[in-house]
Amino acid sequence: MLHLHDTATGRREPLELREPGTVTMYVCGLTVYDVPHVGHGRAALAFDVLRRYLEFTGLRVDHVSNVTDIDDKIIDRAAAEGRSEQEVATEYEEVWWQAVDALGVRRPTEVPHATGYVGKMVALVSELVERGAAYETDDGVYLSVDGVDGYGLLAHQSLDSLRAGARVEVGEQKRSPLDFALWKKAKPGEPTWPSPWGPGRPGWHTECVVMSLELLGDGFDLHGGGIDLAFPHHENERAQALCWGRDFARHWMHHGMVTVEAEKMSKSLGNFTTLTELLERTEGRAYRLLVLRAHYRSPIEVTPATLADAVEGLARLDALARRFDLDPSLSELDLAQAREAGVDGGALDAFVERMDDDLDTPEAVAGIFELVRGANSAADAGRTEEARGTAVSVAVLAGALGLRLVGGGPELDEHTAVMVRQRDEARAERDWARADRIREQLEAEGWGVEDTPGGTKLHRRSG
RNA sequence: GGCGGCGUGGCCGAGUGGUUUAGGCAGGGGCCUGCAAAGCCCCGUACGGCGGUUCGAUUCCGCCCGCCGCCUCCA
Repeated sequence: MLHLHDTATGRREPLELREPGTVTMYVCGLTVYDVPHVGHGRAALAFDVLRRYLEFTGLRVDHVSNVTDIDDKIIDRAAAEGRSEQEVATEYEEVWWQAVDALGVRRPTEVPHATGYVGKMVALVSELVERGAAYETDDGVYLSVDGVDGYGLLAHQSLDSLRAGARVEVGEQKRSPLDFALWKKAKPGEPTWPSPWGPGRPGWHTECVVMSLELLGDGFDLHGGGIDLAFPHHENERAQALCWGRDFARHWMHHGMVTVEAEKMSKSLGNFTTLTELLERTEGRAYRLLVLRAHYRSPIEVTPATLADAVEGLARLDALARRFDLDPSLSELDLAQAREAGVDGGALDAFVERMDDDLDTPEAVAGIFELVRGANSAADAGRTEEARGTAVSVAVLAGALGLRLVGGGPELDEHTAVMVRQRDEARAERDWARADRIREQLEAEGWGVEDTPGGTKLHRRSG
């Protein structure tokens, strides 16, 4: 059984499900006001790895991830560019899904948009006001944090120490600096929805609590996001659920941040690197491998050097797939199918043990690379059958982590195919000078060239 | 100031109270190869500093230094 580090308890906990066989998880998606950065990519990968592993072990996963399509930043951008909020949101959401696809991330089973749930949000805020948990001010409706049982659970801080660190804005009518907006009354020119408190729009924390409970129901299994969301975002979602009298998430999972040159990636720091840019230069699988080689809760460095490192590691896996001509469909097998197909049980068990231990992908990846060496060694020693079996387990396990291995030769255009033929002729005639000349030209055109018993084989060198 | 976390060999990055090593990348040597590529074998003896506990600590405890995240929007 999978154990995960739970942010609420600070300990590794078994993932006990509300309903055996099905995992219900809500992952905070993003606000679509700009192109995504590499940190968003890691977030998508972190939960994709979780989901794939759960599905690999035979569970069904209801994976809900929202898109926040109304927000200050979207409004600002729309105003600055003279277009509608919806145009801005639609444009960047599209960019996002392109990046998600390029990373090989399975799309969520459901993608609620905040603007589609405003009515339900208004209902929640009304209820919270009625219950006396929330109050109205000149600029909105706020939740009173003081009465909330266990507020600070996810921050691991007491109400007092949180209050001590809170920054207070001038002119606020909040009863406590920690109170947060459930509803924001509209300023001129902003998009609005009607409410008992006049036209306005929902607060961010209200969006997620409404959508998660609406789509997954009380006591859903897992709520996740980046560690920077634990407080105040998730804390405040939980606070609302509590005041609302609903059972909220059973488990909390948060992944670590991406840093660039040891600083958190962020626009304000100016070290912003877009995911789109990364995916233009490097294939998504390499970024996935980079992410997998660190634990999901550790910070990772994304730099040209760490990416290049991952590219080389990936090349080693692909070389194995070429050597054994591994079928791409192997990476789609789940655990039961793999056992049925006769994949080495020891390798599968070791993988499951590592992954069950808080998704220990670094160890799992290390294990896969050990299998790579094992397969190559066995093949070198002429133990063909053993080698093939080990190579197959590499493909299956890498696939379980979302890494599809690229084996079989690519489609060659006529020009390239002719060169390959000419090189094989030259080699057959032992005309090494000519063979080498052709090889150099192929390499200059971005091909990796390998001589095999079957003649010249090409593969794309990615970088 | 409060809370959480980190500091491992050239780089990335796991892990562990002591016996034989994570893994990858880069580098050196060798084998294979017409030469390469791919692959295999061998090589680095690392755990921020100072104390403490211990027969023994990189691993536990304390302090210090440095770094990161959160306490404000943020994956």
